[in-house]
Amino acid sequence: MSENRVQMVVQESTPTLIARQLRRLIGQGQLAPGERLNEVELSQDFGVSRGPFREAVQRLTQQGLLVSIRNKGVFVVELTPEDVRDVYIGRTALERYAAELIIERGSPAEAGEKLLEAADEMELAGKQDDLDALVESDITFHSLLVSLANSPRLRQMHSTLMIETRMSMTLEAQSGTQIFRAEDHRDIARAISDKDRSRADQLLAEHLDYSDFMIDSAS
Amino acid sequence: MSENRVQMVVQESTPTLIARQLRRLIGQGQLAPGERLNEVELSQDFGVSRGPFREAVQRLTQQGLLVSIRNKGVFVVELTPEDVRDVYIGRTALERYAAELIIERGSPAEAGEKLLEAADEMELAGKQDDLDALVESDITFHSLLVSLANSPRLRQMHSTLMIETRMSMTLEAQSGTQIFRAEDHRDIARAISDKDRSRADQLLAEHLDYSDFMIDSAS
DNA sequence: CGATTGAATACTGTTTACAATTCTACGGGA
DNA sequence: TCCCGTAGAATTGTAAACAGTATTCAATCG
Repeated sequence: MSENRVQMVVQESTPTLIARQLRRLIGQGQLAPGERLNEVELSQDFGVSRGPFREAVQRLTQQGLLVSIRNKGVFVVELTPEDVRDVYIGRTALERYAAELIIERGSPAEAGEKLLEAADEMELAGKQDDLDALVESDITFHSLLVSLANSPRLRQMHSTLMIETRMSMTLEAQSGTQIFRAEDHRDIARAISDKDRSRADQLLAEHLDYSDFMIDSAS
Repeated sequence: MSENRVQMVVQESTPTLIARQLRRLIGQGQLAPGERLNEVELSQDFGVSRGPFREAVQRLTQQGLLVSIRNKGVFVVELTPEDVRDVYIGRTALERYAAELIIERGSPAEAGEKLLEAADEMELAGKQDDLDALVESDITFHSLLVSLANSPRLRQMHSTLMIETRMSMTLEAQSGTQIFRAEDHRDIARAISDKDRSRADQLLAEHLDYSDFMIDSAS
């Protein structure tokens, strides 16, 4: 047996690579909600045939980012207000427990440090009125929070929800109804540093309470 | 436009149907952990060509139930003790918040009723020493709990975790280290009926604490 | 006898071809 | 003018063919 000096090449599958790009396109709104994905056109763009492309599509369909209608095609999901509410429900479940895990089984001091940095970044974006950076840093903060809990499944589930969050933010950006609260992030980071579980829990619950910051566009 | 008296026929895609069967096979252990899925063989069993089958495989891969290694094939995931711990972390996040949602925004009385029935079923299976029924009723209880929270995303995320739970239980069944606590379920149901949020929360946390009931098979 | 090379085989990854369905646009008729 | 109905095009769903990689096993060499 040869020694461990070389690293095994990890070859990601073509569908995985395509799926990643599709997620990015959807998250950034370059594939708009409701839009149909033309298989021949897109697969040509990616430089592959329809087979691998269709396999990638199945991955996003499983995630709920695409919706497939038989013989009609696949469409970028259109998030209803109900859906957005549900996304925040999912995030609340995951992020609150992530904070608890960090405090009780992780490294709350280090974690709080990193989270504060992320909060600073958001504050900066806010002062510069950079909406894109604001969205990005908001997502970064929450993703970091979950990552710091060190649970692959929490992170995986959360990542899908964050793509949907980004989608809903892109929508809101058009109507200018976005709300960011950088101070919240700072408070959350501090509560984690302080190992104050119930405070972190409550802050996150409030921060993610959809009804709290959405003047519902009634259906 | 015609009236709403008829229901649109929902034609599920072939990959969806195949994926569902594969999940069942994996959950029941008929596709064993670590086993390689032979594309030609299995697609013939399903009566389709490799294309639709491969698309189905991508769905399970996205869920983490299959692991793909390039040019080697796809394998049923092998859950390490670490993985099982992580599954329970995920479940804890989801189920605790599900209970909270039921109590604070749902119908705790009705929910408690249904959960009690499910707990009874498990008690019965326990008295009859029916291990399969015990596993099944355990999963039914927890799935019901999440379903009653009325959140599609909570339910979807949870369903994947429950397949993994079933896998780990099938493993444990061989070593006879399974532990079921029917009384826990009854207590949880009652706490929900009583709208006692903090008690339901704590009971679920304890019930799902992996370290609590697993004498770790050290790595 | 053990290790190694190489051909044959089996399987996965991808492309291409075919079938079936849906969409579009044009034309006829009331 | 409006409403169908139909022919053609476009698109999806499926199957088959092709290409490349890994596995197996026997033969060869040290």
